[in-house]
Amino acid sequence: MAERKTVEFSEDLVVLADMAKALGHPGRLEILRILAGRACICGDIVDRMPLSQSTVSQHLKELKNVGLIRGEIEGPRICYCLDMDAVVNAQKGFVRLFEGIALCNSGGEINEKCG
Amino acid sequence: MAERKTVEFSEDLVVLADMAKALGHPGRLEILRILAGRACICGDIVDRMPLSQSTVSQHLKELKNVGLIRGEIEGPRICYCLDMDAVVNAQKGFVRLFEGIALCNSGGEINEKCG
DNA sequence: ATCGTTAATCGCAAATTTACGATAAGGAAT
DNA sequence: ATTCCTTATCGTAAATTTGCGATTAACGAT
Repeated sequence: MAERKTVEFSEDLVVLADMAKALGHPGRLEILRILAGRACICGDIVDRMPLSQSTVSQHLKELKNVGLIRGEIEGPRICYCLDMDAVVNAQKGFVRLFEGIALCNSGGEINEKCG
Repeated sequence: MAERKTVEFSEDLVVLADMAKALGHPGRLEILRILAGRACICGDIVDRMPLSQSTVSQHLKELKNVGLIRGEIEGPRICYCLDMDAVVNAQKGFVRLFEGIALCNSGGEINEKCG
């Protein structure tokens, strides 16, 4: 057990949930914030984070896995940067999510029943 | 180890990360989608989900913990509904996150360096 | 060829998450 | 009082996540 039953849910939900999960750690949000300022050498990111090199490397990997960042080899080091296409796409996903919620609730019906 | 080092990060990031984590499961997104349609008896939610009653109950608890939903006792059953204030607040958090990222990148500086 | 630097990966430990069935707790109805 | 229905909680199991130190791999420089 404990295996995620992702199969049972629509692909849209699974994709958005994966993205949300990637954002679900303050360290990873901090990395995105750092990279929003400018593209960065891995070591610079580590220096600014209260986590060890190996742990930061893992977080970078997860952000890479959902496509939010890319790493490019630059001599002996790696330059990380945001993938703005992916960021905008993720943004759209969340906008749609919240818009969908807000739309269905515009009638104020819920507050009557449960508020 | 493995304890989350939330203390080391700014409160804003921790709060947003907690919210993202709550959204980081397709089942919980599905619950929000269901409740966006209308307030719902717990049993009705369970009926629409490919998960057991106890598992759904746990997911409801997590959504309650971050404040996105509320449950109100209604005789022998519980009526769940979105807390629209919390939803809007969460939405604002994500909007700020993505706006912050987009703003810093408006110069196109990143694409030159890493893209 | 060797050395130093950089970052990914390995190995491990602990905590958390996911999931389920079983049980408990609460109210409604008989 | 007993029974039924509903939902939360408990107990358990497995997977995943988080974190670190140590090692490895890859590159530049000497």
